[in-house]
Amino acid sequence: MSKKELAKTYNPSGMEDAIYQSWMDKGYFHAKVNPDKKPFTIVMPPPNVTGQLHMGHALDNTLQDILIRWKRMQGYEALWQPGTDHAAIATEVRVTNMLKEKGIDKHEIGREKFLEYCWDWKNEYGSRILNQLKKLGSSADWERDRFTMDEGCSRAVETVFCKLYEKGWIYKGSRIINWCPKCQTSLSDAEVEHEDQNGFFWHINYPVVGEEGRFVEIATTRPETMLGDTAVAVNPEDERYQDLVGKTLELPLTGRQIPVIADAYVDKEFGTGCVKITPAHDPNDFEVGKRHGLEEINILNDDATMNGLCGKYTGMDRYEARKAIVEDLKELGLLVKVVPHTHAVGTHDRCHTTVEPMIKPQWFVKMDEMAKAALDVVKTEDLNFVPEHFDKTYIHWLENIKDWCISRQLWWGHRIPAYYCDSCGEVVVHAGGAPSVCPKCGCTHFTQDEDSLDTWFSSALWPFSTLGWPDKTPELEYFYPTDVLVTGYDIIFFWVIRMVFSALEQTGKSPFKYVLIHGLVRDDKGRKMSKSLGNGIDPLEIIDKYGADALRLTLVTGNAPGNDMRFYYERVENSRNFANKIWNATRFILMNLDKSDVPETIDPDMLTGADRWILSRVNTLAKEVTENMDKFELGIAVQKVYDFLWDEFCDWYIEMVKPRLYSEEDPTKAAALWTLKQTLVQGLRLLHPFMPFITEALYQSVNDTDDSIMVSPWPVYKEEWNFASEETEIGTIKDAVRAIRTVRTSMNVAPSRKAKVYVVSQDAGIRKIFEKGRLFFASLGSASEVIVQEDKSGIADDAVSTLIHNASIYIPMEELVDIAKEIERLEKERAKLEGELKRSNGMLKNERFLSKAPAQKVEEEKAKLAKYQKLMDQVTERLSQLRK
RNA sequence: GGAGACGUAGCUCAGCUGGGAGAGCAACUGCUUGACGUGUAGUAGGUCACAGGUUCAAGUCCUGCCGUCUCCACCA
Repeated sequence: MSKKELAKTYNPSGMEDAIYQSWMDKGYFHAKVNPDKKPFTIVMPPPNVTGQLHMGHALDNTLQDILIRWKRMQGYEALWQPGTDHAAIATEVRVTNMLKEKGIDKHEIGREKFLEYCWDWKNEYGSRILNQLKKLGSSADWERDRFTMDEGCSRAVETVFCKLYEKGWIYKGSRIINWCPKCQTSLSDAEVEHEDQNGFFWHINYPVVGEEGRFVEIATTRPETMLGDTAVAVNPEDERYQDLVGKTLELPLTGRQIPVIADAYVDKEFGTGCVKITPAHDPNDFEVGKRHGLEEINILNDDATMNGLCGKYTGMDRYEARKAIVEDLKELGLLVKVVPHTHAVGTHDRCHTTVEPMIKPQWFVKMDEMAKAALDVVKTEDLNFVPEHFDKTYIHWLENIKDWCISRQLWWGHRIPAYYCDSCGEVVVHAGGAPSVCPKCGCTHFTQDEDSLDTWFSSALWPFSTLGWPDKTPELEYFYPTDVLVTGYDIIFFWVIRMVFSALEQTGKSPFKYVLIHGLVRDDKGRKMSKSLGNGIDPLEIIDKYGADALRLTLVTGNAPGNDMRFYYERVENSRNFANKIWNATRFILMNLDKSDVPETIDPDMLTGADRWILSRVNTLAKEVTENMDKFELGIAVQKVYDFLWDEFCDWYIEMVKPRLYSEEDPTKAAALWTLKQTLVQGLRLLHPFMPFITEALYQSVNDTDDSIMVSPWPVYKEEWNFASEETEIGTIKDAVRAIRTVRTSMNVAPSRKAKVYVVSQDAGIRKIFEKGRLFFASLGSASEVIVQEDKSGIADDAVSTLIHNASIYIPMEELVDIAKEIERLEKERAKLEGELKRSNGMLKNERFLSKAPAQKVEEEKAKLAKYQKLMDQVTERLSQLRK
């Protein structure tokens, strides 16, 4: 008797947590340096500490867990390195809001106190998302859990910062950057999204000094910035304005005078061909200003209100000021016209506030050299994208990369390790706290830079900082570089690229060999799941209702790398149904195992054709699944396991074997039981990476053991279990069974009624196969009697109903219930055959086909033609009989 | 403006290196046979967007075209 009993229906709730706990207890997730094994490493994209599990995480981590579990079973020392990200701005905003609700102002309590609240927040919510990942079945090495702001990662950050600074690749400079007026911090280019917005083109006249009544007409989408204009530019080749260059204009509303300059940046064709230049508030104008030595006049406060230089507009919000300025220009008669115009506006990707270009002293990473190195690894294939075409996105971004603005005016994050000498102002970049003495003046008092680092600066180091870098730890030596990175295409720019160039620079190696890109999980209408739409589906609810296995299967089936997918409840139900199916198959096998003993090993001679067939199939399956896993085609891999278990194993093999199991004296009963168990176990192993919980439960039940499937060996293709002839044989028999079923339905033979079946063929080989298949016809085709006969005439003499494999399968006349229906069916068959004959004949008359196609193909076609011809004769004959 | 992806059964999508058009769901017709109705047997439904080309042979490769979507981009 089996110790492990299975419930009548599959019910994942409760079961999954217990199984997960047992894995944890046994320490199976923990990977150690092991010289006897090859390492396989994946670093988990660290979720935000304050985050909540969403479908994107569920998909991302399911894929990773599949790969890790698979490699672990293959005998690799598989490390899945987990951890969380401090998520600088996201967390800071949440903590700030939380404090605001309590009536606490961030700036009143100050930096240190604020950081205490942040850490409290992190400690309270930091493990929440990790626990949610556990519900999913993630087999990450939790003992190695890391945090981007823990001691080791912070040390890595400071080390990298110092090294790059010494190299001159990190510098501080006053440059134009993206400023979020709401979050009050600088942003990198990657954090700015461009949205098309409907706006206007305001055409404004600037009077030419000294020439009464002459104006230069400029066009702008942002009139308020004119207060910061320091020139008007025209194209040097523009004939219209040749004489203007060098002249002076009066800037309306300010009384300032600004020059007209010539710069090739101006497009003659666009607008009026005259561009107002505002170096302090536009990246292009900034460049123009640099070229012409123009003054940079900042007219905005950090919150995007007009600053003290704006006269009567001081204190107004930028949009209020815009209105007021347009009104005033209109009154002065300087507003020429207003034209509707849509243009791209930069917004902050987190809060969607319109970003304001501003000149601010910020820290930058020089990108040219490191970008070059990152481009090379793709070319040398040390780094490969799956699917491949994503390398184009990667290359394009790197080829157009600008220096990376890494400083943020935030408190939560790694504070920039730059110190300013209190007496002489010397900048000292120093890891591990303030330097002791100023190298310039000997002073011992320093003030640290107030800014912190872009959150991606630390996550860029994740693949090696988590393994102990900058120390040369055994883990780093053994597990690094990692094998695969699994992530969505939406963070190639933010994260993947930055990891690659950081790793190349610091470790000299690409951080991973493959980047497996997946798409977005969308709702059933194809929309992005988002908080604002409220169309998000909570993975935890799905797990509660259908189980983690069902969720995982849903996420991975039919999902090709890089493609988005839609989430349907129907698909989850189907996954759950599959779980129930294999649950019950196992239950059925267990019931039979309970009744009799199964030998540990089997005498190969005792195996029947059906046994050898299914064993061969599961053997081949192992090969196919492995091949697809190797190519990261996880969707195809799991589809194959699914089809095998449901269709071949459950619907065919188990049904084939039932008569043997129910018989007391069948000598092959033990072989059947052995094969059932053997095949099931192999199938469960192949399924385990995808559906870890249920496979574990079933594996332990059928083996009556506490040993875990997750550390059992991955099935390997073995030539001695390849039975090609049985595969063809059973294939033929399956076709015959289907044929009988079809005949029965079309003849309206009641399912309860056993029918007499004739198999007639000229082919002795086929007759032999059908002799062997007798039993299956009886049980699977509800045949009362099966008669296999030699077909001497070439045409069956009775009700020819279906024709397959050079044989006629029929149920005699007396079983016929509806002759009209039979005629109708045969007419259809005849039409089909006519088509086939036409096609086959055509091909065989095609000289080019005959001369150029492989000989084997031609032979096959000839055989087909002969077969069709013969079948046609039979159908015709039969029809004429029936019509009588 | 540049780049990429997609367009296959009513719906959602597979189809890898060219040779048989597929799955799930939905629909229709049956089935209380001793694992499972979260099941089972069967049926119907497609000019593989369109037009050319390469090839003995194209959903599969090439070109063009129509449509959908995404990403990147400083046109004031």
